[in-house]
Amino acid sequence: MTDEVPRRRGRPPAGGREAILAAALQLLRERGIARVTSREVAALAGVSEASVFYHYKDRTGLLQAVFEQGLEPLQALSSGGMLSGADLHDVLTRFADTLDEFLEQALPVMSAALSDTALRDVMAAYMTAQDLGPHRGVAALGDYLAAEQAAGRVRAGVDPHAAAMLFVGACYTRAAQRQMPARVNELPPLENIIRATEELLRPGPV
Amino acid sequence: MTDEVPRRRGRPPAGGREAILAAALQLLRERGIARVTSREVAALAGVSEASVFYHYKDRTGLLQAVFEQGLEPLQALSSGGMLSGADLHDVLTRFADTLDEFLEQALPVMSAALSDTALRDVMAAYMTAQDLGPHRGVAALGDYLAAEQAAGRVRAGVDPHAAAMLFVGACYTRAAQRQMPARVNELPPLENIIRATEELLRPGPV
DNA sequence: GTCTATAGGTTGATAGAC
DNA sequence: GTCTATCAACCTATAGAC
Repeated sequence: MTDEVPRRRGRPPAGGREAILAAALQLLRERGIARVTSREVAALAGVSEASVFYHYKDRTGLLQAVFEQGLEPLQALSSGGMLSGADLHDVLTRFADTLDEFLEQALPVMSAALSDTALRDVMAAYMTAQDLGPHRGVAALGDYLAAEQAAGRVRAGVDPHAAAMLFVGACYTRAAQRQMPARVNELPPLENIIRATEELLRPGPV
Repeated sequence: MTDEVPRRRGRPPAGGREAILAAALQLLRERGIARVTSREVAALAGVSEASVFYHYKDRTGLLQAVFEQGLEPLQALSSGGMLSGADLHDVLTRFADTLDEFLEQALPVMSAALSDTALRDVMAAYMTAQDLGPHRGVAALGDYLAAEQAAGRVRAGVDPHAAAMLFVGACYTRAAQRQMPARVNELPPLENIIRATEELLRPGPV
């Protein structure tokens, strides 16, 4: 242990890389990708612009890291931990809540990549490599519904993965619309969607 | 009638405004909003940069016009012309096709507005003023399903607008995923979704 | 790893002639 | 309405000292 060296002030030098990434992600979500500039990122992170390029090489490198970090919570989704229990209403509610939470974080990141074809290609490559996308949620819920169908708790004769797609699609669309806050555009409340899905999947009197 | 004055070459001077708008929309769809710069727009439209600002005042003004033009085909959707007939399968197919076509055009425009909060506000105001959004499609299909339900051709006890939301959501999500071409991410084919929806809505044996 | 300073390029926007 | 010419602002990226 040496004497305490007076730090320059503020953030410890070691956290630079993480601070830059966090700042970039925050800027992207709060103000849009057009505002994710080296200047604003550096200012928010409390470092110099040169640090940004030192750690991430160039703007594309930084945004690639932002994409990976911003999409990381998807792992929680594909684990499918919330898909247990025999009460369809509960399962759908938990699933929708988890999906909502994820999309709230991930949708701004995903749509940001569409602002430039070069960025879109970067993100598409990452999603392909990691096998990410809405199909993960559809597959997870679809598998659950298929099992329930086999157990006789879900109406027979219905493609469980297509049914899952309907439910995931509704959640996705609601989340997407929240990104564009035109308050007039009101969609049916989540509760009605869950109830309708339940009702549609309930085994009929045979 | 005076003598024929030799035109400078190429496009007639009168079409400048429209050419600029068309070029901007094309650039936005093909390369992303980050490439919709005054320079590239002017070059593609075959006019000078100054013309862009003369006609649309500033970049925001141009993009506002692009948004309005890019979302205009929504009118076809809300008219609900494709929602007639008693064969649910046909109606769903026609509806999905129309929605797909619209989203193919409109989604790149809508997501572009998310790249910057200032632009997002401009588009949100326009969508609010014109009452645009996914809720239009949901309302149109929901009303149709409600009528079919009253006629006994759709299962009773199901919220028709919530059911419409499920179907519209699936179409929307498929279209959104097409924007991010990660080929691995495969969702159930449209036909399966239509069939499942049909099956779910079919009146059960009571 | 972090900084200051700066190069070099692109962009939005205006002035003024035609 | 359209052009050429020009600018100030901004942005990415690098060099070199510490």
